[in-house]
Amino acid sequence: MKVAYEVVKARRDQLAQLLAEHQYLPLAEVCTRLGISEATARRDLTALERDHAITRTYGGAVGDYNRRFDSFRERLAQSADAKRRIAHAALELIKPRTVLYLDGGTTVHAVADALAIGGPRPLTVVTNNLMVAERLSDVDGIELNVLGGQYLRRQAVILGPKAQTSAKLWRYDLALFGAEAISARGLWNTQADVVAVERTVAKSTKSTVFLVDASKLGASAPVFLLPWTDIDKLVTDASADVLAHAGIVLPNRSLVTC
Amino acid sequence: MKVAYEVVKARRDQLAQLLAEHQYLPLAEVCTRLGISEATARRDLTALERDHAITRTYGGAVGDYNRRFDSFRERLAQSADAKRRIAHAALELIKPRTVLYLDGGTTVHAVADALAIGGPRPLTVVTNNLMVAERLSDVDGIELNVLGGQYLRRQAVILGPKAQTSAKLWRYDLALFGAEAISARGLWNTQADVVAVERTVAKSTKSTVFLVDASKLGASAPVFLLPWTDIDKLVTDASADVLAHAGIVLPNRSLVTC
DNA sequence: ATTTATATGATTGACTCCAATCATATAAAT
DNA sequence: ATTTATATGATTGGAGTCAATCATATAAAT
Repeated sequence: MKVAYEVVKARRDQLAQLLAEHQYLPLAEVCTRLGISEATARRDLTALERDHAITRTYGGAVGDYNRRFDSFRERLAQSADAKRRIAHAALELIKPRTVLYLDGGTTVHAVADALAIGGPRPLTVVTNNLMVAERLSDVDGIELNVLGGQYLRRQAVILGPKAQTSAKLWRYDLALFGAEAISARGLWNTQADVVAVERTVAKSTKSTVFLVDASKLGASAPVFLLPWTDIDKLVTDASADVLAHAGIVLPNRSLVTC
Repeated sequence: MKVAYEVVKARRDQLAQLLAEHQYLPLAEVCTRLGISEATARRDLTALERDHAITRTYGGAVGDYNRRFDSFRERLAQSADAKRRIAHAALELIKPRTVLYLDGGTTVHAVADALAIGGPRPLTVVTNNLMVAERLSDVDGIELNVLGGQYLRRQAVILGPKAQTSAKLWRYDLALFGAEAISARGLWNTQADVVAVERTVAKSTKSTVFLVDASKLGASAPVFLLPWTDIDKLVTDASADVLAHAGIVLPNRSLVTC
């Protein structure tokens, strides 16, 4: 029997809500919870999937509520091995009791991964990346802070003028940044507002360290970030020779190779 | 054929990672991605489920990576119906182009749920609750901002002195708060640092509105928040009679019942 | 009031998934 | 080197799931 449009809509909203809460529900559960037949449950699920509210699975469905950071995660997978090695090298630079800033990029996220498993404690960590925040929140010995500002879900980062203002609320001992490209002149990134926050942080940190994997050497990016003279260390998997060949020459104490 | 223990472990780690990235994977996909038979895939999945790394589903599995806000979600379920009705009443108070603050509590989260589906646009939303943030990020017509400060994963909120400072970066047209208890004297909450942020926001908003479901009437909470005279509106499912019986009398224009 | 559109539940045959069982290859132990 | 333990893939019967189809009841349109 036909039923009022609003009734259907309300039920589907409720179903989306249920899936958001339970993450996964088998079809039979959907039927009993909503008091509907399998046929209707299936139809509701396919409708919700068409609207990108859920993902169907064989025998049930999964809520999309939590599928954030998808594009960020894909980038995490790129050069994952190099990032891991760089991250472990970077861990050596972190002393207990430091106030540590972790940048929003994927390379720096690998440091968060490593820090979550173990490393110097206690630490005060500040970040503008919410994936980093969640990786390190609830880790014993780490006090986790986030910048305020506009939240951009795609990149899982907080940016904008308010983020710059809020970045000035802390004094950092050590800031770890990523970059999209490096050249003889210095470090580059793709987004102006990302660079704006990074520069603000760089101004109030005692030590500035960049983590850059070798794939960024040939790359190019539109926004200039910092000249080599402004950074304290570069951690990379590229050898000093390769760097020199690209016109990048750093004093020995500034280069950490892995 | 038996295979080295480490090989198995590495493969299962990879599988967990895969599920964290993809949220859901059907069994066949697991097989092809890892190059293993169904039987082994099943065995890997049951092993991972035993370790609480994933959740099995019929025909595949779901990653648990994102099951962080569980305790918050449980509280969301309490008086869910009343909260939904209150939220819809609160929606009426929001005009397009306002700068809206959304408090960290569960009742206010229901407003975010409602706003995500539809409501006045455009809006600038500021919140200290990361679940609210994620609900409303990437919604067309809503610019989403978060406070900076210490991130407490359990409650999914940002608190502390930095949060207060950062709250002052905005001028709010309307602030929606929740409270844990109400009495003749006013509104109460359980945590001092939550109240501290709420008071800071209350000082820089044109209009202060509280959303409180009837179950909070008999409740008690240790930290005093605000007297009734400091708020502009109370949205509740409790009737004026019941409120009066508890010694709470508000002018008509300040009370929204639903 | 009559017609049209559609939301629902039941049925069905094809398809998929699952747990149990078995044979086998190979790592680990002796 | 031999034995033991176990990780793997194949098979199979049983159970569960799916898409398609149909009849029906009722909301919405006329």
